[in-house]
This record gives sequence, C-alpha cells and structure tokens, in this order.
Amino acid sequence: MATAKALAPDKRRLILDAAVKVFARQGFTQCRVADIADEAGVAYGLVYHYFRSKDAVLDTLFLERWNAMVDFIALVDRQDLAAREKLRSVAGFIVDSYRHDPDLMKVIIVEVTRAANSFGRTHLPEIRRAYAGIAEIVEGGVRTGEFRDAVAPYFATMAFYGAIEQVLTGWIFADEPIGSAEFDQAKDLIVETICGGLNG
Amino acid sequence: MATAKALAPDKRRLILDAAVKVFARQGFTQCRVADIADEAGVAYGLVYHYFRSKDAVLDTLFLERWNAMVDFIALVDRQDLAAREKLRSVAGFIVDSYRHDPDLMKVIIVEVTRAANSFGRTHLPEIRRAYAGIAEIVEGGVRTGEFRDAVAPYFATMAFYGAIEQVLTGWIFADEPIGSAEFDQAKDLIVETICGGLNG
Amino acid sequence: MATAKALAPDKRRLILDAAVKVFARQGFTQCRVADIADEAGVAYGLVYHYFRSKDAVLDTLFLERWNAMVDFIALVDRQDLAAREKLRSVAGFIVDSYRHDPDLMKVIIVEVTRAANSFGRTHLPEIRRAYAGIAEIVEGGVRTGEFRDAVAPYFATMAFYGAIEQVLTGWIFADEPIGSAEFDQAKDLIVETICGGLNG
Amino acid sequence: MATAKALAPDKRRLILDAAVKVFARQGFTQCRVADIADEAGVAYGLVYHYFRSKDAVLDTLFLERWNAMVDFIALVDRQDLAAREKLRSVAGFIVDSYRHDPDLMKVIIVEVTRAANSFGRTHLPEIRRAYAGIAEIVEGGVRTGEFRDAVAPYFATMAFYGAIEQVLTGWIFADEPIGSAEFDQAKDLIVETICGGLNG
DNA sequence: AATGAATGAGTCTTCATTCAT
DNA sequence: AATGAATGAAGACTCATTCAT
Repeated sequence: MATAKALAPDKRRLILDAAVKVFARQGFTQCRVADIADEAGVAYGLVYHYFRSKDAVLDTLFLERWNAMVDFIALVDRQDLAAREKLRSVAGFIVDSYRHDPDLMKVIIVEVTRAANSFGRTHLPEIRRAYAGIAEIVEGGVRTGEFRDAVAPYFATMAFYGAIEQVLTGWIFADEPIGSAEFDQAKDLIVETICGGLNG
Repeated sequence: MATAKALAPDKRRLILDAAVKVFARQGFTQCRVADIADEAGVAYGLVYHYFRSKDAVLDTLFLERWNAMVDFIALVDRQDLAAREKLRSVAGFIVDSYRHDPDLMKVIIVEVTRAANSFGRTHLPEIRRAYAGIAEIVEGGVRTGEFRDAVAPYFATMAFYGAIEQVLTGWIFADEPIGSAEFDQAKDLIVETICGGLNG
Repeated sequence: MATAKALAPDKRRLILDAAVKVFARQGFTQCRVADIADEAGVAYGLVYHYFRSKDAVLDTLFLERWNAMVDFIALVDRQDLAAREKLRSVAGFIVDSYRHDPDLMKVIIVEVTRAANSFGRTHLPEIRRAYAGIAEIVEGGVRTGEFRDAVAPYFATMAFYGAIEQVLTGWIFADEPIGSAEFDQAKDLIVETICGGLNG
Repeated sequence: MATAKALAPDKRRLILDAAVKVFARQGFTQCRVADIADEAGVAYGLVYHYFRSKDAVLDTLFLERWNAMVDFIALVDRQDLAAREKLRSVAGFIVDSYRHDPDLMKVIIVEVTRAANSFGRTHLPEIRRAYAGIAEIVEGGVRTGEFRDAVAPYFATMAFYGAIEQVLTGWIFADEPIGSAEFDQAKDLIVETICGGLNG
C-alpha cells in the first residue's frame, strides 16, 4: 500500500536514496559512510546492517539501474521496429533515466562506467552486456539493409553510446539545470547525428 | 649536451613519468605518493620538492597533454582542409596520443575528463576549450556546406568526441594489447561513422 | 550509580587525564596523539571520536581549569573581605590548583599562558579575563584606602600574577617534589612580598 | 670599519638576525629552516654551514643575550649602590633589552625561559644563574637593613623577576606598539611596586 | 664559503568497519 | 531492527638534516 510505505519508509531504500544524493554531490571516494547515514537520517551502524560495505551500496545502486537498461535494450531489440527506431528508444530510455534521476545517472557514469580501476573493472561484464545489446541492434540494421554495409557494428555502438554518455556528461558538468525541451531535443539529435551523419 | 641529459635524466621528469605509470596501473586514489617515488627510484620527499601535492602531479600531467591537444585542434582548424579532413586529423592526434602513451591517456580520461567531482571540475575550462575547438571545425563545415545544415554543432561535437573517448575507453578496459592496425583502422572508422552516419 | 561510574569510567575523561600526563611529561609538540591514546589505554581513533584535533584536547583542558579560576576570582571579589585577603584567596586557589594537579598547571603555564604564537594567542581573551579580575580586586583595595594610591593597578596585577607564575615555574623546573609545607608557605610569602613590599 | 661591514655583512650575523625575526613572528616550532634562510636572503644550506642545527641557532641567540644579562647583574651587584637602585638597574636593563630588540626578548621568554620541556630545560643552569644574581642583590639589601628581615630572598627574587617577565609578556601579546614613555614608566613602577608593596 | 637538490623519518588525521547493547 | 561508541590501518604531507657541486 502506498500510504503504508509513506508512513513507514523502508530504511534500506532510504539509505540507497541518500547514497545516490551524497555520491552525486561529493563523489564516492569523498563521501563518508557517515554522510550517507546523516542524509538518510538513520544511525551510522544501520548502513552496515543492510549493506556489507560502502562498495556494496554503490554496487546495488548501479546494478538496479544498469540491469534495467540492459533488459530494456534486449526488449526493444525483440520488437518489430526499424533499427533506427530501436536506437531512438534506447537513447530515449537513457535520457529519461537521467531526467528522472540525474543524481543516479551521474553516479553511474562518473563512478562506474569510466572507472577503469575500480567499479568499472568490477562491473565490466554488465557494462559489456549493454554494449552487446546495442551492437545487436546495429547488426540487425545492417542485415536488413537499413544501415550501410560499410558500418562496423562495434564502432557504431561506440559512437552511439559514446555520444549519449558525452551529452549526459555535459549535463552533469552544467552549472544550470536542464530544461524539458532540451532533453527531448537531445533524444532526436543524438539519433539524427549518429544515423544521418554529418556529411551533406 | 643531449647525451649528458640522457645520462642524468631530469628528476622532475622522472617523477612525472613514474606517476603516469602508477596512476594508470592503480588509479589516482589507490596510488600512494610512495608508489610514485618508488617507481621513479627517488626519495619520497623529492616528489614534494617538485610538486606542491599529489594533486599537482596529476594537474601537471593533464595540462601538458591536454593543452597540446587544444593547440593542435586550433592549428588544424587554421589549415586549408576539408572539415572532414580536419576531424580526421584530430581523431588521428588523439588516437596517436593513446598509441604513443596509453597510460597517460588512460589517466586523463579516467581521472580527469569524467571526474565530475574532482579534477574534471577543476579543469573544466581547459576541457571546454577542446570542445569549443572541435565545434568550430564543425561550424566551418556547415558554413561551407560540407556538413548538413540540420547538424547541430554542439551535438556533433559531443558525438565526435564522445565516440573517440568511448573507443579509447574500450582499449583501456581491454585485456589484450591493441595492435597497430587497430589504431589506424580506428581513426578511419570513427570519422567514417560520424561523418557518413549509419543510414544506408 | 557512582560505583558503576567508577567501574566504567568515561572514556572522554580518561583521554583528557591521559593528555594532561603526556603533555606535562613531553610537552604538547613532542607528544604524539598515539601517546595520549596509549596512556589512556584506548584506541587511537577514539581520541578523534571525542576531540576534533590534538589542539582541541589542550583547548578543553585549559578552558576547564582556567574558567574555574576566572570564576573563582570573580566570586572572591564579591565577598566581604579585605583586598589583601582576596589576593590571599586567589594565590591560595592557584597554588592549590598546582598542588592538586601539578601536571595540568604545568601544561597551562608552559603551553598556553606564555605561548604567544600558539595557544596563548588563541586564548588571549580568557587569559585577559583573569588579569581583569585581579585588577578589580586591586582597584577595590585602592578605593578603600587599603592599598596605596600610588599603586598602578595594572602593574600591581602583573606583579602579583607574575610572581605566582614565576614561583610555579620554579616548581615545574624543580628536580625534587614539592612538600606540603612549601605550598602553604608560598601562599603566605607571595602575598606578603607583594603587599608588604621589600622595603624595610 | 663600519662601511666595510655594511658592504659585506657577516652572513652568520645575517642568519642570526633573521632567525630572531622569524622565531618571534611564527614561533620556533612553526618556523622552518627555510624561513630563516629566506628572511636572511641566503641559501638554505648556509644555515647549516654556520650552525649545527636549528636548535643551535636558538641556543646561540639565547646565550648571547642572557649571558649579557647575567654579567650585567653581577656587575651591578658589585657597584656601590642601594639595593633598590641595583634592582632598578636590572629592571632597566631588561626593559631596555626589550625596547632595543623586542623580537629577541620575545623569543627568549616564549621559547626558552618557560619552555620546561625543551630549551628551558637545556638552559636551566644559565637561567638559574640569573636568578641567583638577583637573589644576591636582595640578600645584600636584607643584610644592610635596607630590605625587611621578613623578606625571603628566594620569593623576593621570584616576585621581582616574575613581575618583569609578566610585564614583558603583556607587551609581547599587545596588539599595538609600546611607546617610549611606557617603557620608562614600567621601570619605575615595577621597582616601586615590588619594593614599596601594595599596602597603604 | 655558498647553493639547493635529495633524503626519509615522523605524525596528524581520516574513515571504513566492527561490536556491544 | 537500530544505535553509535570503539578500533586501527592507511596515507598525505612536513621538514630537519645531509650531500654533491
């Protein structure tokens, strides 16, 4: 029941949500476990009641969202859509993820996706699973002739995902909040740029 | 005398080179100042003789290479080349930077470019200078009609640079060394993908 | 329960008492935080659980005792006593403070009262409050005619407090322990010397 | 020749004078050897050419001045003067020492005279020699009947020297510079207070 | 005499994790 | 489940001193 949830919020969830905030604000390394507990309004030790370690908090956060994305990519690929529309769907999902919870996406990109010496290495299998999903969409497009034969699916995948992450990184570094229109425009322009190319 | 220099190498340079190695191997946070000194074969305190702090070592490393890249982008843009060739040049420079010193590029990408809560924030002005340089190349292409009018220079820049950094990130995470052919192929395919687009 | 308290002593107090010992024995600068923890029989980190810094430990120690002295001086001045008796009371309080806890008084004098570049500067307001309290007693004595008109309260205060601190400094430097008789004699002789003067 | 001295100042002297400045400004512990060299305008290593250690610099500084004072006290005592005039002379000497070089006297009082765990312990023999000299003057005064029989020379000495050092400490902590009149007044009032006493 | 690069031991502070209640 | 006191390993930085030139 929603009401019950509001009255007695799950402390574990409270801690996860607080962690997103402080990880985003200060960065994983710079944030102390005490900061998470303070932000959540719970006692220090409770963090360790629910999570094995500080790392485990971030692992949980990352996997929740990332697996949802991987699932979504697979789901989209199974639908009867043009390859370009599939990519549009994926770009939309990621942009909406950011729109819905920018802090979480910031944490994922900053602390995991590029963290080649820590969480990025740990979660490499999951990260690669997402790339593989996108690559399959591209390969499908090539197979149906929708995409050019000359396109190397691996590079196309890197270009597509890299473009998205770069745009999100721009938002992460931005000093001002991002408007709704900007989010919608981004979805279109990323796909248009990648699929249409720059050439006139 | 060049020979003399080679025999008695600059200790400051020795420290910087050692820092690249250990930052790349362990990550900036995980690496101790003692590791740098050990790798350089100098005494602990000498690191602090030449650099104000551990941060300052990374700052120096980043700025040396990044400014070279910014300068290169500006130089290329001033040449009489097709916009696509200019992008090809920039992609080539970055890929060659990685080929020549993969550790340094790993450090720059992993520890600075996406580190929104630490060095990325500090060096935001320099980072943006690079983006601006690429954007100017794209704008030039649009102005001459070489690139489509519909292309938004900002998104094109994000796509181009994001694609490159994503490919480099792939190499960074790779378990096996990257071959010469792969580097050369990458230069072509990145530009071909971004400029030609996926559409058939 | 008092007994229970005695059995399970407050760790914070334990740390403060240990700090007094090691500060007195080795001096504030020469003493390491580890020495305090060892002396208190607690873990290193606990010192930082209760105190922000090593400085804060000394601050706490100083203020506890010094404020008690300032309060005492004010209390004495409000009593219906001859000015000389008031000074006798103050001298007695300080000498007894030393008799009761010579280490603490040593720390206060050596590390704070004359430490013009560190704690003495920090606690200047509190230090001056004590001087002001003594000066008021002297002024009262001049007002009632008990003390000579020619006496400058500021210099009288400096002479009185300076004499006491000098005697205590003598004890601090002494190689042998000070006997009970010596303490009692000191109270009398300090006041007698300052009030009676040297002249025959 | 004065001119020659000005043209080629003794580097050793330069270092000592610089040390006085920085010891006074920052305190002995807080000041680095580099600060002394910088202030003196000489190379780092030269400090170690002239002095065995940082401690030796302060030792030298202290002994130069303190021995002059001890000698002066002995000299005065040998003169045919009333005991009170002898004390007046000693007070004058110390006050003038401060007037002439407040930084040096600050260093001596703050870093040596009360530093029971460092330099004060080292130089205890010299420090006691000064007290002994004053005590002899007092004893002389008692012997001639000039000073009261009841006066204990040791306490009188502590009162006299303690009063002077307390007044100097006041100046050391003062925020504003001390005027000429204040110095002269101090000499009189200290002696008047100690010899005349407070009693009306 | 003079320089300043080079050395490395020393210590404060932080903070993830454990544990008793 | 919940609390927060207690633990102690880890690491950046300082700085007196030495040394080669």
